[in-house]
Amino acid sequence: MAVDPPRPKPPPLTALRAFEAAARLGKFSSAADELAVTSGAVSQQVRILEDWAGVKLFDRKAQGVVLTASGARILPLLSNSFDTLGQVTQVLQDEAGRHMRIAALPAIAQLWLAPRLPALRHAVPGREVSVTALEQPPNLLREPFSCALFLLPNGQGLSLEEDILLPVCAPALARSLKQPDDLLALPWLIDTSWGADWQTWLAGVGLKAPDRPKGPQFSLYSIAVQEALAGVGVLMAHKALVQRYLETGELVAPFDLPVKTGKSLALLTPNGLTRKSRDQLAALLTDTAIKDWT
Amino acid sequence: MAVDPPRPKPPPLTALRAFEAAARLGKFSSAADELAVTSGAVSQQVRILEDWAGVKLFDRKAQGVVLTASGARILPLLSNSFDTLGQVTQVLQDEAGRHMRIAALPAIAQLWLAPRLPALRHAVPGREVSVTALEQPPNLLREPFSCALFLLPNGQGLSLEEDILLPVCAPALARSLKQPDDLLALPWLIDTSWGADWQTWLAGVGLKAPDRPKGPQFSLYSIAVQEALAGVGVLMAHKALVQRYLETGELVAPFDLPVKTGKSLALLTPNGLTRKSRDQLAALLTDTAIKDWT
DNA sequence: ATCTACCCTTAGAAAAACTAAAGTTGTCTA
DNA sequence: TAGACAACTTTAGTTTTTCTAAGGGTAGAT
Repeated sequence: MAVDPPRPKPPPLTALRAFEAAARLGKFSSAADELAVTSGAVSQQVRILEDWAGVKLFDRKAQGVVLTASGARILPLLSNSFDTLGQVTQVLQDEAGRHMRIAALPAIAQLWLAPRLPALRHAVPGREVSVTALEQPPNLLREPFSCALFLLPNGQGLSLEEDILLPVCAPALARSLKQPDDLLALPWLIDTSWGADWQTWLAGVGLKAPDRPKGPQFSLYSIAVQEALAGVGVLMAHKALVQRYLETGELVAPFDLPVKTGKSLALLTPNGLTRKSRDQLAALLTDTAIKDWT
Repeated sequence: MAVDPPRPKPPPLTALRAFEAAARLGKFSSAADELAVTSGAVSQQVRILEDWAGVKLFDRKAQGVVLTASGARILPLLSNSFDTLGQVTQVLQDEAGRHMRIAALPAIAQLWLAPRLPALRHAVPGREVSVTALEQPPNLLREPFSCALFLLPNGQGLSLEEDILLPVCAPALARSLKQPDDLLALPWLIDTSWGADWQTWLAGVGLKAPDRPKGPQFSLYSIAVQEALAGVGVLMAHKALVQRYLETGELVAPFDLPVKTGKSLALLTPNGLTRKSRDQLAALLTDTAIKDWT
């Protein structure tokens, strides 16, 4: 009998993380997204964990995977564990105190946040401010962001500005518009991920929507804004995002018919942050007060 | 501004594990032991974590390392997290249900457990029983052992047998011994990690210890036992470990002067185990009852 | 009948982790 | 006051792990 024998191998941590994500999200592909790897990698990691444990954790079906009983049993423990690990990350970020990481919807990052960055940088001297554009709000329990800016249903997060839809266009184009119906005849600038905006607005002002929206489509809202500036067509604007063009007159709203969407441009912050510093941060972003922030 | 930008890297899990062990144990070298790697590896991992976080976690002194305030702040969270991860391991082991892993002191493994293994294997058919010899009891919250057998101060774990010291030797040698004093003249068989046994016993029976123990030293207790069987000298026996040789008469105790050490051969089990199955396991090992065990 | 949205597998490439050995630095010892 | 010691660090090179890319398979949807 060996005296310094092989000890049982510790659990493969990466595999646990991959499994946790896959189990929580229900799909290997979503987990792969979250972890920023390919789905093949997730598939392998899950298999590694299964081999290590000697237990099947997922049943593979052609249309997806479903957790086995064993898998379901360990998921809560694992999630708990990785949440706590996320806390560690938060604390460390805080200790380091050098970075201020902001996550935001691409459109918000470019149209709303970018103009405010100089003031923000000025308000937190010595801290590097970085912006990450994401389609979905990150899990702030897990990921080391200082805050996140997204368009969320009212009540979620701290509302900074209500989301209001309003058709806008270049001043030259506006001169041809006499009544709201005239909008139907112009090209619509449509953002693919906000395709329902026109319908929402038309319904809100009581106009009948044509069967199909017509006009150029853009996967980036800010490109649609550029096109609107160039006079290509009418953009269904989220007011908060085009405010500054309305102020400079580069864009105009031919009709004063705002429609609320029930959402807001909202600020999300990690749990660890005090209410006070969250409010400070909000004030900073909305320009109502600019002073030092920790 | 990139749309699918570099997200902040997730924390390096291996580095977190290394740091947790180092911080908990206070030494890189101990952490290295626990993780079964070299201390250089721990040193590197800690540095990786520090670089990732941008925070110093240890102050390096020539005589060792001390946690910084930042390090101390994250340690509880981390320990918590890895404890939970340990639970996961336990559950998975349990689900797999194929292994019964026993950790034991080498001497206990060889002298006490080995003879009981056939009965144990018979009692848990279909489960593979494996034995790992360790100098120190493992952390059962973390490591996937089903149970552990160590010599522990009374009160720790479930006591199976009290630890009793008693000098023993081969029958031939015993014939030359008339009184306890005669022991001082014979070669002593000494286990290096239990070097104090002779002193403990001599003090217990009221004899004066010679300045220095004399006799061959062994790093493995079981080798000392072999030598005793061969008649090389007198062994200070832990009664539980040589019981069977006393029963067969291969070894004899020339004087009936047992001395209690205040320790016991004790059974440690993971927290998750019910009291009932722990007692069953204990019964199984002490031969008082052998039935199926889960 | 073809798409599409899943997941799997494999080979090879890239990255991470580890070891071994030599180096550094205070402390303790003779 | 030199030497031994017990820590940790560093570095080069090796081993192991993890990832990607590309090709496949299956069932449900169009």
